[in-house]
Formats: sequence, structure tokens, C-alpha cells
Amino acid sequence: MLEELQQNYGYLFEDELIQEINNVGTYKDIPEGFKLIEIGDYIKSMPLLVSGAIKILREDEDGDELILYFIEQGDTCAMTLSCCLGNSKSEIRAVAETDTKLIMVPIVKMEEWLGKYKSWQKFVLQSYHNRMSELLEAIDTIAFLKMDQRLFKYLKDKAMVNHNEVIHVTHQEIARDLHTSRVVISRLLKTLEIDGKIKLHRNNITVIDL
Amino acid sequence: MLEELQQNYGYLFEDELIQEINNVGTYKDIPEGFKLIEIGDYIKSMPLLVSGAIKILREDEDGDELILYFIEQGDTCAMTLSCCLGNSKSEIRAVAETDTKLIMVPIVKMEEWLGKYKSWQKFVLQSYHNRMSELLEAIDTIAFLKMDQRLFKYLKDKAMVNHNEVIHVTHQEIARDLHTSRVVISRLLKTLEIDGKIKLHRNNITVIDL
DNA sequence: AATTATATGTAACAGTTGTTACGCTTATAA
DNA sequence: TTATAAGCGTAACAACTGTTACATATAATT
Repeated sequence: MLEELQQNYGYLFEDELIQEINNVGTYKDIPEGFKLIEIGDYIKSMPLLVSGAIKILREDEDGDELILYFIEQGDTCAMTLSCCLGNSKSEIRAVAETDTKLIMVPIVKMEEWLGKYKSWQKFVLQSYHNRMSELLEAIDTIAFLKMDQRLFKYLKDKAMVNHNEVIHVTHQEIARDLHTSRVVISRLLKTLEIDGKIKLHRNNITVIDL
Repeated sequence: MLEELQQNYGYLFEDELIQEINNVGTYKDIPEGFKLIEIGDYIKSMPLLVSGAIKILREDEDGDELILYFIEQGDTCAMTLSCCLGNSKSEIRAVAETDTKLIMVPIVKMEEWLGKYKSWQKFVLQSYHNRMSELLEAIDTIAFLKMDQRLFKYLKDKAMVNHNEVIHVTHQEIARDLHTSRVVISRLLKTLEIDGKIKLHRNNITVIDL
């Protein structure tokens, strides 16, 4: 674990902090699709992403979903931070988008380190800043883009975090992430294919115009 | 200024910190409609709200606006925090919704206090948490509600922060805040009036069903 | 091989939102 | 007072999105 820490967080944290994380952190291998956090959960520890990607989702009272953004290596979940430090329930759902490796750090340590390590403090504040920016981007996407543009952005983002222009996904799954219906997605996908931006196959989509 | 500080932030900060804020902070009286922050601005100081309310807006490349939320007394702008500590440009616009009193604190002090006062650290983290929640609520509103529901929520929120069920606003201004057209707003307002939820007048709207 | 479940394509129609156009009213300025 | 601008109401239509229905294709199961 120490190796992964140094590789992914060495440039951020001083050696002493890396050592501490190594001592109290738990290394976890998460399979694709695994639900890491559910809405309403009390968070007891905080994830530091080593590799892979995590999808962050919002849900309304009727159970309708909406993707907010993806988190990648070197990131942490600022929502989790927020919940931990505020001792409140999670307002989002987190699902492993790919096979993911991460290090879990217990809350108590997080708070302790805030006073102890300047680099940790900076990391926490920077994480908040990044997540804030990503929430704003999510708002831009929902508020200012039409569904066809949102769809194409979604496909490109998904290809990006998967490091693969071939996306394994069904129209129904996309519809759930974008909070619309399967028929709408099928229709728009077909148009994107005609425009030469993607290629459609059963259970997967190739993004051409990346 | 000391009096306002103790009244609004006394329960949050220790006396020593209140004193420090009193020494380095600048008291400001802001008139309704004054633009406090523009997108792209570098922020040099952070506002602590004493009274009044501030409207936070997002804008896309075409200049289309969208309201994110209102900030009220006892709050600060976490976006500003974020920008200050990250030394980056503002991603939002801030406009005084009502006449507003606030205390401006220079950046250098903000950072210094993070290490020095636990209560300040807690305040900063709590502010991030609050703003994150408000961004999520904004997303819920845009993504899950129809325009008529968004409009009614907007009117109620506006009545709330103005402490007045009579809102001084034109249909055109509402349309800008909600990123739609004047005609759409007029249409939906008329329906709300027929439903007995509001009363329409020239330049103002009375919210009945608060 | 036949059956079943899942995934996709497409048409037809409904509902919501956006646009254009124009008339009327109220406030402000000349 | 008259002219002009700003605010609002409404109709007609267009564009986009959502819904229902059904056909076809592919994969998984028996």
C-alpha cells in the first residue's frame, strides 16, 4: 500500500503523513458496479482513490437518478469529507464505475490531521474546491445544454474515465443516469450515429469524435 | 462593527477571533442590486454577512444566467473561500438581493486563522458543507422539477429572504434568473394566479401560499 | 431447437417549453 | 399633452422531450 500512496499522493503529502496514512488506512479492491455509498448513509471513513473511477449520483424522492460527475485517481470524495466533518448523512450515491483501488482513512484521523499537517489541510480544501467546480459544471450541463449535447458529453466523459472509446452500457442505463427515458436516448443515439460521432452495437457504443 | 460581530458570530467564534476580525475587517453597507463579485474576478477578501441577502448566479458562454441560491445572514460565500484559498478566479456572480451589511476579511488572515483557530476551521468547513448542500438543492430543482414548480419555489425563496410576501420583480427578471423566456414566465404566473397561489400586479407579485 | 428475457428501432402522439408577433396598459420623458 | 419606453397578456406555432405501443434482433436458458 505504501508504494501506491507514494506514487499517487507523494507529491501532495509529506513523508510523515504518508506514513500515518499507511498505518491507519485500509487498502480496498472494489469491483465495477459496487455501491460504495448510499444516500442516507453515515460515513465512517473517507476514500482516497488510487486507481479506477467512481460515479457520483443524485436521487429525488421518486427514486429518479441523475449523474453528477466521475471521480478519478488522486481525488477523494468531498461529499464524504463534508459528511464526515459535519457528522451528517450522505446526500449522494457513489458507485464504482470501473474496478477501483482505494485507501480508506478513518474519520478521527482526518480531523486530527487537519490541525497537524498543512498539506492535509490544503488537500481537503483543494478537494472541496474541485468538487464545487464539478457541481457547477454539472449544473451548466443540466441547465444550459439540450439532451443531445448532454448525451454526447456523457459518452465522452465515460470513455475518458474508462480509458476506452468503447463503452459498455445499455440505452436504459444511460437513460437512468441522465434522468430521461430509454426511447429518448435511443432516438438521440441514432442521430449521433448518423452524424458519424458514434457507432452503435448491442451493449456497447464506440465514441468516434472524442 | 464589534457589536454586529458579537451578535452574528459570537456563538461561533471565540472572543480572541472576534477581536481579530474587528481589527482587520472592513464594514460595508451594500445597496440592493450592487454587484459584489463578477465571474472571472480574483477575490481579494471574503465577506461575512451581517444582514441582508445575496443572490448567487451562474452564467454560460452565451451570457445566459441562472440563479443558484441565496445567501443569508450568518453565512459566507464558500465560492469565495474556494477561490481565495485556491487563488483562482470566481466561477459565479454575486449580487445584493436586498440592502446588505457585511464585513470583509482579507485573504491572508483567512489562511492564518485556519491554523490558529479551531472555530474558524470549523466555520470554513461548515460553510463548504452548506454551500455544497445548496448546490445539490439547485441541481434537484433544475433536474427534477418542471418550470412551474421551479417558478413557485423561486417566488417563495425570494419572499423568504426579503422577509416580505410582496416581491418587487418583473417577469423579465424572473425569466433571466430561471433561464427561460419572459413569455413562458408570464404564462406560468397567470396559471399560478388562477390557482390562487399568487396575486399579480405591475412590478410586483404577492405570494399567498407561503 | 424452442423458449424466454433483454436490448434496440421506430412510429405516433401528448405535454412542456421556446419563439414570434402583436395589442394593451402604465410609467416616464419630452 | 403627447411621445416613448417598459411591462404584461395572449395567440399561434415550432421544437424538444416524454409516453405508449409494437416489431425485431440477440443472448441466455431449458
